Amino acid sequence: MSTVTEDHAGATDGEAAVPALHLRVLDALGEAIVSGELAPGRRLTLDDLQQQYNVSRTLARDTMRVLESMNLVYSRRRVGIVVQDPELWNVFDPKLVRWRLASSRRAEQYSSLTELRIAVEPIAAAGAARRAGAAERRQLTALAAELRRLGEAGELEAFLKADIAFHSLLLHSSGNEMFKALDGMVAEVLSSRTKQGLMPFKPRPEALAAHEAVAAAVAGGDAGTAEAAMHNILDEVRTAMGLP
Amino acid sequence: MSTVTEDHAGATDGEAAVPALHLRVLDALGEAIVSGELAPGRRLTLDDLQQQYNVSRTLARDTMRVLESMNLVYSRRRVGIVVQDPELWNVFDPKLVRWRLASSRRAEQYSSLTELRIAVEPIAAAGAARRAGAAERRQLTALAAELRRLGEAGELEAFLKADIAFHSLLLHSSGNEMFKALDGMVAEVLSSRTKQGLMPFKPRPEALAAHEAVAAAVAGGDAGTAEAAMHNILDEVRTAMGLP
DNA sequence: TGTTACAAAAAGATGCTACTAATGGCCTCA
DNA sequence: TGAGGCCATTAGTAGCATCTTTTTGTAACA
Repeated sequence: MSTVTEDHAGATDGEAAVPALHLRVLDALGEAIVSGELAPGRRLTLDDLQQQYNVSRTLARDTMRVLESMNLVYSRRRVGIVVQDPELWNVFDPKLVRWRLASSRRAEQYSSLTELRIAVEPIAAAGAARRAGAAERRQLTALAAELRRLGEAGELEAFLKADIAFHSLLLHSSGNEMFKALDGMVAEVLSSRTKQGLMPFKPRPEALAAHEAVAAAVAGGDAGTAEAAMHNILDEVRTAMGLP
Repeated sequence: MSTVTEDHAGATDGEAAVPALHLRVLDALGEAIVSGELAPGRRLTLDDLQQQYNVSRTLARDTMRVLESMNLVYSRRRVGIVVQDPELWNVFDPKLVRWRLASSRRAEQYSSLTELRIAVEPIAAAGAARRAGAAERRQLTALAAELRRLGEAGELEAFLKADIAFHSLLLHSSGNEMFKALDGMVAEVLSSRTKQGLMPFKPRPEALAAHEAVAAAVAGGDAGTAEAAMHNILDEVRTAMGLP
């Protein structure tokens, strides 16, 4: 019965705990669908899943149910499990985003996410200017200052971390729980931008100034200015990514 | 064993097909969590679910897995199933949105969704101006004209339908699959606005003109104008909803 | 007496197998 | 062309073995 014993199971700190079997099957199937390996309309049966991943019917069912709840597949009697048209997928599900970022269609997913950022972040900045708490306003200002320090020092790694913290805090301060839920995706986009070398070696001074402007406007409760300043940040992102 | 036989099972047209059992359990549990009836931190066991909803262990598990994939709960050995903090919920999952709209926190969900519309739709309009197909551009213009006709005639019901079609088509023409996925939510917000009587008896002429302006700008491929015109539409929505 | 250390027990999810019931697609036949 | 029947395949039930983590009990120790 295989009794996995995943080799690297020696993680002393319980850190890299082996993910539960059903999650591994879920990821494998999700990635297969998202990558197009299992094309829309493709029909599977639970038996197929059992054999393909060598798991019990229970796990095959579990996986199928989760995939169904994400609208990646639907399941009907006598037919089996059918891969849905991508139009119907719950593309906001973080798992799906992760799979798409791991697939060959990575670039598409990135540009969608970037466009989403361009839409959401200015409004989130305006919301933060109206609704952020005192501590959040202070922290945002501090982060903007740190961004300048790290940026001028050329410490890209630390800069990225602070940048993620800045944008994430802003989304969280917006008071809109749907915006908050986008923090992981923004972090993903930001770190990929650095990793892919799309980031200048030193952040442009305009970008640093724009972050400070956002922080100042939020701190001062000036929603319009915060929105405009965030727009400036994203304009730079847009051009850096070659979007129109 | 209750053998439900849902009374109204006589739906000749197969129209009101009784939803599958696991979906009913899922909805019931989801609503209980979202409404706060099952508060964050609350611990359940599969046995509890089996008894509470009188279903087998398999169904209890299925439901739990789906809820877990939405981050509404997590499940750990020896602990049970624990309701997650709302901060961690996948608030973009349409099921969750539906449950929240059905709960007493409806108003909160509406204002979040409206703010999301305010963020996304102008950028979607700009995207449509750049990327829409010829047929979509034509259809959008036609819908704007129909909106004027229906609006001036005071046919609110038909107006709502056309309005939903307009905004939905725009999102679909944007070429961003994440924007497309928001069509259901926009439809929900629009129809609720009409149902709640938040809509003027006759749409304001400015609104009609703004829709025409969006359609014209998209048809003409003028992204900036499309974005600005969509902004005008949403400014009206914003004030109608009493948002800042 | 109070505190740490370790072993045993228990609770509850994880995962498996094996079954019955229902249903919808497809084929046959009139 | 429509009705009826077959059967593949999910929907749903039942029960069991296993594995993990928490709790608890007990002993050693300060």
